[in-house]
Amino acid sequence: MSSPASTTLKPRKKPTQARSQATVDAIFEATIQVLLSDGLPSLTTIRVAARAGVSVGTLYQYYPNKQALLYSVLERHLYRIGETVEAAAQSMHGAPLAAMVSTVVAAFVKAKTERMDEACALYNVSTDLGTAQLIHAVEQHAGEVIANMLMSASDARFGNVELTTYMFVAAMVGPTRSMLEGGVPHKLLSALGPQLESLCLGYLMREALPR
Amino acid sequence: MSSPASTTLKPRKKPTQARSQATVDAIFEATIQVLLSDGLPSLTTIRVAARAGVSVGTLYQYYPNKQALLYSVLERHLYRIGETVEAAAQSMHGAPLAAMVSTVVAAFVKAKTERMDEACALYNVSTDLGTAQLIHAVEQHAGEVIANMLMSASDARFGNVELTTYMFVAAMVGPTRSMLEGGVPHKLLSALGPQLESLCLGYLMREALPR
Amino acid sequence: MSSPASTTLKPRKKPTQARSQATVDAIFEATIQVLLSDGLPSLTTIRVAARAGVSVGTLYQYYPNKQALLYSVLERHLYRIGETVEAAAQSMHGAPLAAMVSTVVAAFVKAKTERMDEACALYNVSTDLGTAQLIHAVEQHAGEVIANMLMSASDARFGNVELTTYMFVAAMVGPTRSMLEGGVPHKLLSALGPQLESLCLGYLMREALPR
Amino acid sequence: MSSPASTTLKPRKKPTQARSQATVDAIFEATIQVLLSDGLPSLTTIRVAARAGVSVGTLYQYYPNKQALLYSVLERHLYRIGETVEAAAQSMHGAPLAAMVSTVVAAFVKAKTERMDEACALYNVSTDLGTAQLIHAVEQHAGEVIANMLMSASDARFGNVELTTYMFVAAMVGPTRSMLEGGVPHKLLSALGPQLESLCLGYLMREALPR
DNA sequence: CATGAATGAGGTTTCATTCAT
DNA sequence: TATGAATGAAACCTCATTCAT
Repeated sequence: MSSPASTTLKPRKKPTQARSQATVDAIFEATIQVLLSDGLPSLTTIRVAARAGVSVGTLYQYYPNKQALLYSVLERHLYRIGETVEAAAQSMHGAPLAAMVSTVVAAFVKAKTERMDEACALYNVSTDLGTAQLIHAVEQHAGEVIANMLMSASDARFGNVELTTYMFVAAMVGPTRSMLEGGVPHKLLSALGPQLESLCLGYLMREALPR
Repeated sequence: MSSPASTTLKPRKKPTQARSQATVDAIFEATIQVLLSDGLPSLTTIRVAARAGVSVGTLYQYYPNKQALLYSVLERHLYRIGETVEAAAQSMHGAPLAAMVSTVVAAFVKAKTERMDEACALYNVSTDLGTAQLIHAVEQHAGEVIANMLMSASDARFGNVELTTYMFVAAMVGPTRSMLEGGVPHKLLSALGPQLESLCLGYLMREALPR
Repeated sequence: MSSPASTTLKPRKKPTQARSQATVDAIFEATIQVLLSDGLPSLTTIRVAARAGVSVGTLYQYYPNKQALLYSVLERHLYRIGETVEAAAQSMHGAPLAAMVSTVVAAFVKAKTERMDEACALYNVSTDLGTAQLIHAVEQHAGEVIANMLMSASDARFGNVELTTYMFVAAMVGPTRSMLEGGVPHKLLSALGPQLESLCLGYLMREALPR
Repeated sequence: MSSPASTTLKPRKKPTQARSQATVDAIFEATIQVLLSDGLPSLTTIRVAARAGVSVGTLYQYYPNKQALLYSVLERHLYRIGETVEAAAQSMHGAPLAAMVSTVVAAFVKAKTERMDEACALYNVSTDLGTAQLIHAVEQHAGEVIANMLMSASDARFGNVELTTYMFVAAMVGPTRSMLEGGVPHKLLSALGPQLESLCLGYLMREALPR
């Protein structure tokens, strides 16, 4: 995809009617299914439409182009994860560091594994620049919320909150991606939560200054 | 995913003449350049050949198909990183944990940032199964070497070396990927080394049992 | 020979709309025209599509590949000839040998010369195995019908009906092919019917045992 | 058809040296082998050269293009068959009809089955016009010899020798081709000679006028 | 609004042929 | 002369997108 600045990536219309919403959902589901069963290179608009039980024409009523479709699907996924993590972070305002890490990591892992297929399917969609910005935006936002949380820790202070937050998030995201992409050895998957907690907490405690 | 097992991914001929070797190198370099400047979706065999200053036909004398070309480029990159890290790990046999982490992380970061363009360009090439296997194989091998190193630590023992190694590697690879893919804010990049060391060491010390 | 069993030779969709049927017919006709005017080696999908007044894409909506297109055209031709000959053979059940030969040969020659262009165009399409099987199947079926006819002759019996039938059919098909392929001297063409009759009858009478 | 008048179909040089002759023979053999094992569509100049144990460049020293190579191979095959049949025909000058047929048919069948692989491989090479002319020329020449023979029959006269000869030849060639192309049921193959004799003799006796 | 037939640019790949070594 | 690397025109085929019905 060239990703020209001209073509819009936003959905064409906000579906207000019930039937429309059902169609959009069907297309959404179909996209993920095709992604999972056939892979990104084999994801064609016709195939998605067929799996959704509609015609290509209909698909193009809701998305101006294929990019927009993928963008939209990725967006929804990232927002869901982001919201979950942000909610967890906000709920731990003022708590001790260990509790923060425990709760946030748990929320992240739960969100990712609950929608594991979605997550797997979407990892390789980052192909384009528009998408890179999207990811950046979501991380940015979640980053702010988490930074606020860290700054409010009852038992720790941080010298460079921005940097520390970045690493904290990366420490959650990175290994999770490795596991999901790498066809998860399964016995490792169940260990992901505690391990991630240990990883993040170990790091944060090293970086923490006494309050 | 598709990925037919039939289509070979191995290069077509070992170039014997001097001219051939130059051609192969040019194609190799061109692939990375195109990947960097145009991205994977815009990487076409014609474009690569043009950038290399040869014709498509020539490209196909050395690689049976586009996949094989990408596979080959990725393979070389992964091997280089893998070798570097493994060498570092072997050199620290019997050392204390902190020294191990410091050395291995430094080696990894150095290798990745030295070939930063290559690394960036190749992250999104994992499109298909053949590639997934390759990554797995390299990780497998490096994992064994690192596990051996960890088991030899003079000041620590680990309950589940396999799992710990996996997380250790993921903790290095994941955040690095995030940074390189995310267009690196640069001031963060210089912090990567120490941060990664802190992340890994914090984790490993939590997991370590007294010896 | 190559001929992978995987690639389907069957048309892609049964056209339901009126427009579609017209398109399919146009492609069909175009194939024969191109075959006639340019020959098999110059028959490209683009050329066929252009002659049919459609785009390549359209052609590929109905045929999964070039082979399938040729297969389809050949199939229709063979079926037509086959049906004609079989009908003639069945109508002569129980008749005397000379009448049988006269009728069947006449039917065959009529069918071939009526669609002479098609016949000429298609002789050299037997390039691959899928096609060979098709030809075999048609010959097989027609052979059975003809064998039945011969066995019912009122004035003759045959020792080895299978062999005799084979030769009978080959005696019709072979010289006809020679003539059509050889750019027919025209004055010979009009003689084909009687000559073929003489050839076949001469043979069958020699092979016949008294009843 | 393609066959541009400009490109010569004649071999480039008459090889006079022994080594050259060996090379030409090797290329010749290789062409037939490739034709048999891979089929015409997969016959490439490189493959032929490789099978012959030489380089493409060498192949092009002896044949100006691929057409010329195929032409040459077909030519040699046809000449061999032609010579055999003509010799047989000439040897039967003045003999009775039955003896003529018996001898000529036997010679033809022997020649074809002795070089059966060659024959099979070459049937589908008639693709081009230049080739059609070649076939015509050979048939023409053999036809004259056979016509002369028929006219000299001690026990028969023919009203239209030209036509009769044409049918006689076609009656030999056609069924033989059918058998060889059709993957020969083998038990039929051994019957080919007598059957062909019966076919031709039956025809010729019907066409013969008393002398 | 929905459909799906049609489009055609563009991608991958092959292979006859040339020519510097 | 022999070699085989290089060429590039041209083939096959796909698929995002449009638009008449």
